[in-house]
Parts: sequence; C-alpha cells; structure tokens
Amino acid sequence: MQSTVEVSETALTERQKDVLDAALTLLVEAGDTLTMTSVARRASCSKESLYKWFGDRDGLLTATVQWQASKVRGVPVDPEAFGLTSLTTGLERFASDWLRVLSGTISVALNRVAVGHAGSDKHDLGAIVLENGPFAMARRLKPLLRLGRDTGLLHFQDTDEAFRTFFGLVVRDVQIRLLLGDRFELTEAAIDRDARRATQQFLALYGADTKAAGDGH
Amino acid sequence: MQSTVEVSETALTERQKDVLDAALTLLVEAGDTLTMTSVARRASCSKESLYKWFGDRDGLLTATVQWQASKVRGVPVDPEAFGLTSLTTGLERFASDWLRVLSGTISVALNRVAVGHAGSDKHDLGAIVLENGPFAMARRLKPLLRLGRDTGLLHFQDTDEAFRTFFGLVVRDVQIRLLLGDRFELTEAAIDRDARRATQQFLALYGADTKAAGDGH
DNA sequence: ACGCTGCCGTAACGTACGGTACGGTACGCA
DNA sequence: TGCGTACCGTACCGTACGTTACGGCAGCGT
Repeated sequence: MQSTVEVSETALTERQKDVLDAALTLLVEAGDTLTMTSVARRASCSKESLYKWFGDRDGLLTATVQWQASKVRGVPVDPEAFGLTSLTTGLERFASDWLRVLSGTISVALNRVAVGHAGSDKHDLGAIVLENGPFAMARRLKPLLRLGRDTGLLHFQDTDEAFRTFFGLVVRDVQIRLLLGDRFELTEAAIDRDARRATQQFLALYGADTKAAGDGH
Repeated sequence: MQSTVEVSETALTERQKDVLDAALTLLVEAGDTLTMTSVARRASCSKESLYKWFGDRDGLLTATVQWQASKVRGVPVDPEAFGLTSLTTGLERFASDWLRVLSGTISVALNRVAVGHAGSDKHDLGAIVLENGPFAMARRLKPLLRLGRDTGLLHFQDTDEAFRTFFGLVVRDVQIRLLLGDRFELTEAAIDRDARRATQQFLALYGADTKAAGDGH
C-alpha cells in the first residue's frame, strides 16, 4: 500500500488500478465507444465510484492513458564501456522495443482515442500521449546519440534532427497503417530485422566512417 | 427510393459537391463531432436531402472522404530524358508535395476521423483513407523508383522496402505529432528543406555510387 | 449495538443527436 | 390552372449514454 504509484500526483488504490486495467481492455475491444456503464460492469464497480474517483468520462480516459504510460517507463540505456558495438546494440534494442510497443494492441487503441480527442479536449489526451510517446522516446534516445557523437562514433549537428531521422527509419509507415486499421502481422522476427535495418541505415547516414549526407548544415 | 445512391463512381451534382465541401470545412473545424444538423445548416440544405443523398451519417462521411480524395489525384511523374537530376528533382517534388498535403488542415482532419472509425465501421473509413493515402503514394512513387533502378541510378531489391524507407525519411514524426494535436509550423521553406534532406538521405542509402546499406544484402 | 464510511447495483433524469415526417415553396410541364 | 418533382426548414420521435440519486450491505471504530 505504501508503494504509491505517483502518476502526476495521484495515488491510485489497487482497486482503482484494477478499474483502469478493465478500462484498458475495453478500450482495446471497443475503442472510443466504451461507455461508463460498460466499464462499471466489466470492473464490477459502481458508476458512482467511477465518477467519485475520476470526475467524469474524460477524467477516466485520462487516468487510463496515464496509468498505461506509467507502466511503460524504464528501458534505460546506460553507457559504460562504450563503443560501436554497444552503440549499435543500444540502437537496435531501442528500435525493437519501440516497434514492439507501437504495434501492440494497447498502444494502437490509446493512440486512436488520443487522435480522436486531439485538441478539442478538456484534459487534452493528445498532449498526454504525445508526451509519453514520441517525446518520451526522444528524451530516452538522445543521451545515447550524444554519447555517440561525443565519442566520435556519430556525426551530426542537431540532435533533434538525428533523432527524428532515426524515428522515421524505425517507424516508417507502420504506425499510421496500424492506426488506420490495416491488418498487419509484425512478427518477432520482422521486428528484429527492421530494428537492425533501421540501425544500419542510421549508421550509414550518421556514422563517423561515412560522409554524413543527413545533416545538411 | 429507386434512386440508388452509388457511392463508388458516383456522379455528384454540383449541389451535392457544395454540401460535401461544407462537410469538409466542418470536419476541419469540429472534427468528428460534426452533426447532421450542423452540416445541413452550414450547407443550407435539409436533413432530408442529406439522408436521401448519402443514406446515413456514415455514408456522408464516406462520401466526404472520397470527394476530397478525388480532388488530390494527379501529380504524375513522367519519365523522359531520365537521369540523376530528374530522379532527384522527382523525389524532391514528390516529398514536398506529400509533406504539404500531409500537414494541411484537411488531411489532418480526415485522418483523424478515419483513425477514430478504423475497423469498427460499416464503410471502413480507415481503409478508404489508407487506400487514398499511403497506398496511393506508394503506387505513384514506385514507377519512379523502378525507373531509377532500371537505369542503374538506384540499388535495391524490394521496391516496397525502398518506398517505405523513403516514406520514413520524408514523414518522420510529422504526421503522428500533427494527429496528436502538436502545434506545428511547417513553413514552405521547411518543407523544401525537408524534401531535399530526405531525398539526399535516400540517395545516400540507395544511390548507385554508395554502398547500399539499406537492403539487407 | 450503533453509527459512519465506502462501495455495489440499479433505477431515474436530462439531453444530444441520428433519423423521420410533414408543411411550404419554386419550377417544369401539360 | 393543375400536377409532379425536388428541395428547404422545422418539428418530432426514439434511443443511447453521461450523470445523478438512492437503497442496501459489509467492515470498522467506539
């Protein structure tokens, strides 16, 4: 009970976490058409409790998104004994983790509701997903990129530009196609292959031993 | 009721086109929250006519998406007197056109509703946008890529893989950030710069004069 | 034992909106 | 002049769902 999971500064009880997990599975199943009644039924709780805990439907959705985001933390890339090998494996691991999360049903469902609510929204789900999705990825990857540059393994001027290129090489059209409902089979093998390919392409563009064609000063 | 409303290959009257344009602007303003009443009011037509012409709300949305798609056709890249210069300018022109469309308010709005309705939908807006978005782009670009390969300017085995890499280099995180509501200023200058950068990076990866690092042997 | 608290289950309320019906008007045509 | 067609404007209906209210129960402190 003392293990309070601080989301922004809300401490969630175990019961509430169960409710949010139920909301997550419903979000995956039914998308944005989930109703307060369906959540209450699935979680075996009363609607009164839902409104008491989360305020309104928007608050429930927001809490659900944040709850999921709080679970994805971690995956640190810590630099020790750094070299081209560890840079490469770091990038590959990052890319494959990312593709795995991105293509997961939960991520697809959450991005769908966030896109649907973007902008016109009290709590602005879009901003929350943006913050815990692309922006969090950037914050996590950039230290590795800077380390690569500082050790002379990478050449670029703008860290953000380098990150965004890596983003493009990794994600390509996968996310938009999944969001638009394209049936997509992303096997474990395909993920690993894509992660290696993206990493090699990135190194070809920004690696020290090649002429950097990417950062057109 | 004999007037079967043909949705694909529909001949639209001018009045109906006006109505769909009104629906488009409402979609941009209000997103998926647009109501039949609001469309009728904005277009100065009766709801009865809306239902007569488009069947139901889903039919109206579908017709609106298709109407917009029918306007974006064109932009042919015709190959004559082909060389590295025309390949480069072709890729750049393609990339900049694409970024311009992608970052437009109409495209963002349509992709939002399509993502929101993806899968769970009678007419499957997601599939329609997918077909007229990424897939149409692929169909348009691939001839240019094949021409580049046939003339020895490009090296790759899988045309689809090459296209998807170009997709990633061009779009990067722009589309998802826009869809999630990130305020984004994509000036004309920035679009041109990005188009050139993406093209140069693509040529660095797949150009004949460089070791192709992209297409896993 | 008594009251308080927290919660479940469900009934009830208000409303927004998709869909339909209907009266009124303009226009073409015999 | 009368009839049919197409359409606008609006009133209307049914329903789904967000939100609230209430009755009942279980646990806990005193």
